[in-house]
Amino acid sequence: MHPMVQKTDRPQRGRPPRFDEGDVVAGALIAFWSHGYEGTTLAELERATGVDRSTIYNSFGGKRGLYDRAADGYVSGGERHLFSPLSDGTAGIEDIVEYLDRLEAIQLDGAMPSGCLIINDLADPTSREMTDRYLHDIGNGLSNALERSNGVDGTDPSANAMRGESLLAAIVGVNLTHRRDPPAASSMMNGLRELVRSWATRQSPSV
Amino acid sequence: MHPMVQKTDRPQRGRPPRFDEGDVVAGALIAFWSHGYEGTTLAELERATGVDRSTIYNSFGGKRGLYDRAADGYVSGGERHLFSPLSDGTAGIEDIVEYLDRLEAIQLDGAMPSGCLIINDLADPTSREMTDRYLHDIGNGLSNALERSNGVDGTDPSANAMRGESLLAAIVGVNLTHRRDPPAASSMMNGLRELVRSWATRQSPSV
DNA sequence: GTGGTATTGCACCGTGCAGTGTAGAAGTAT
DNA sequence: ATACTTCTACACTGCACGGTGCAATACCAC
Repeated sequence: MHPMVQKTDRPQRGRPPRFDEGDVVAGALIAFWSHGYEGTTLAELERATGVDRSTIYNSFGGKRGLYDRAADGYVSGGERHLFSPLSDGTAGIEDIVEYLDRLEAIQLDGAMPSGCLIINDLADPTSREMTDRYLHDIGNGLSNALERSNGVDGTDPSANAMRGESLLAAIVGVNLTHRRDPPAASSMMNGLRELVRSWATRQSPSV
Repeated sequence: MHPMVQKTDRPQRGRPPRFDEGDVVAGALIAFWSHGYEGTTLAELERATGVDRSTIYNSFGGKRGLYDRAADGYVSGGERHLFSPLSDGTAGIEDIVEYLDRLEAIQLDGAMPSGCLIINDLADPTSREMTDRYLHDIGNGLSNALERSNGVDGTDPSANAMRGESLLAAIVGVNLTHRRDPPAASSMMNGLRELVRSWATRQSPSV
């Protein structure tokens, strides 16, 4: 159905594409990331990808197909690096701090749009499945990091659940706030980082 | 400009309105609360208010005017009760817990739409001003409650800022999650409540 | 009743949108 | 060169939306 399947095995027939597949998907990612799925018009996609809408429909499965490819790349690409402290770390609480640091670094990088592609579109019901999986992964990563920290930092194991849930809520909140009001999101992120660090000490923070 | 100014001082002239002003605004509130400003169509507003679009434009300042009136009523009505523990409370940390309880009670009340009208539309730039004021008020209320608790609960004053910012982020996250996935929001709320309660004890939760 | 005024219902307009149809351009294989 | 295949540009369709115009209506004051 989509002509792009099995493009490289046969010698080559017909007119070769003028577009670079990676460039098109990368351009679309920026657009979707900036304005969300519904908020991105075909005209904007044409501008961002340098390709006509007919090409989007003939070679990328239309607006939806292009979004899925962009989101896939987003999750399995940059987001994997972002996640690595949670998935591969061994430092417990500090893994979470590192995750927060990377999250903020992405947000402060002016070359990329605000917030997180997936969380920005949290309310969009058409991406429900992907969003569920994404949030579930973050929650799991946080839980694992909290469990790794049990005891070693003076951390209380019984508090893992409440901390994980609260953190997940706060991370969603920070992401969505960043799109609207970056300085406010920065304050939130600082508070959050401090809070997480405070979990690594057995006594109440200072008093 | 809007005919509704000064309606009751002169005896009455012309055809009397068939609609009840309060009913129209109340119906519109449900619609906007459910689908957001942009997501609510005029057709949906006609259905929810029982009034023709011409009436909406002739008597309520159009879609925007109706939204503003609905949002005003929302903030100064139900939301004031929700806020009272933060604005009028004296119990410190427990005031915050009470606020969270009320927030959850609203969310669990099936008669009302999910989440918070204002926060649901967080991303909408046309309501920027109102949203800023609203979030600012919540932040202030949380700060005040945290300051009230200084010392009396064993609470550490120097931790107020990080706790206030983290809470605000988490509350935004919970509200937006509730629209998408109520059970997940419930888990978050439970975690959050426990976390806040743990701030009232000098020692680390249990260990 | 008559005149004046505000509300109502309905048709309508322009716009912006996602998606399609098609004619021609740009290549390859023989 | 010719046939064949794929890609591209552009015009176009159908639709949903916010908003307006207008004739009909319902009420009041006199």
